[in-house]
Amino acid sequence: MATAKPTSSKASAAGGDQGQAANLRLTRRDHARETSEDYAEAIAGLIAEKGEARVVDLAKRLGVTHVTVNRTIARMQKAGYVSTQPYRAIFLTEPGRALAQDCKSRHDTVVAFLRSLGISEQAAEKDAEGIEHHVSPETLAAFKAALKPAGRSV
Amino acid sequence: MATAKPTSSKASAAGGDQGQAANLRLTRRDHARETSEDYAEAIAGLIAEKGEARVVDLAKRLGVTHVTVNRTIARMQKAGYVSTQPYRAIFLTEPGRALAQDCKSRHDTVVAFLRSLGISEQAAEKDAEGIEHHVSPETLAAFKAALKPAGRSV
DNA sequence: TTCATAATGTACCATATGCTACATTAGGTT
DNA sequence: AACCTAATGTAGCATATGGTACATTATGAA
Ligand SMILES: [Mn+2]
Ligand SMILES: [Mn+2]
Ligand SMILES: [Mn+2]
Ligand SMILES: [Mn+2]
Repeated sequence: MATAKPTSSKASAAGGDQGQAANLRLTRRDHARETSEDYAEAIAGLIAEKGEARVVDLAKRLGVTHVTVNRTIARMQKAGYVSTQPYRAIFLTEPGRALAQDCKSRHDTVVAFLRSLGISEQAAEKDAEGIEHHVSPETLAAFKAALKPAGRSV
Repeated sequence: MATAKPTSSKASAAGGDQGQAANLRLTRRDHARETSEDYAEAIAGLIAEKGEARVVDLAKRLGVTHVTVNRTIARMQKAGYVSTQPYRAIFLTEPGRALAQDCKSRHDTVVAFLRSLGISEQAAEKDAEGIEHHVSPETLAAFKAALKPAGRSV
């Protein structure tokens, strides 16, 4: 009876486990990008603020040890997001810059949106740090749309 | 010059790296709970729907293999969230039930809030799967508040 | 130029989370 | 009762991410 089920109309409602499993898979994929996104954003920020991004500064900003930064940077270099040489500063490649910009844009939008709901700056910044990696283009657009008419009441 | 900086007034704005590092640490802590939360919610759902939660059903719903489910359940049992015996079904302990309820409540609120912004059911369910683990009590309250007066226009 | 120190790198360890392949068990069928 | 199959468990592998301890390098001060 539960064998050959015809493609149901409401995928996520009737699909049951399939839809839920797909969503969780996508969320896990988002998490896989999360580290690179936060690092790229931090590197871009350091370059903008101090002229260059050093391992120590990244470690301070990211709240991890320099060892963790080192290994992650190695992964990101292999992935083509950064370029660096032993004992030198860390640079973003073109894809890396794009990742950083995209992530910062999302970050700022999420923060602005939460703030517009009356959420405190502390909570908004903290929650955004996680939420920013889970907003689809559709949701991001909705956040931006909700922000536009923010000066007046409907 | 950047050595002995007096405690700045606006912690997150002037605190610079310290605040950012703290936020990222909190987000990593959220991620550590994420797996248990999703599992607890899935177990509660299966018990409600089918009377019991079996490893195979969890694997299907979570989109992973039964091996991964097994190991995670072992961790959750050690943590006191579930109780199970070899070849038997999986039960939620009292803390496990609380975790499941709390998570489902958050999940539903996030989905409802996103839907209220005009986001599609598919996108709302998908994004909520990630966002649900990153909403502070303050943000959750704001979402609920924004939902209450949803029937009429302001 | 030498040297002290901070920055960087490396070796090794731990946990969480995925997987495939194979072993074992439970439960219904014959 | 014997057996087949699905469910469950286990061994072993991989990657990502976090750490401590120690080695090496770069750099400014003396
Ligand atoms: Mn982040
Ligand atoms: Mn960010
Ligand atoms: Mn989730
Ligand atoms: Mn997340």
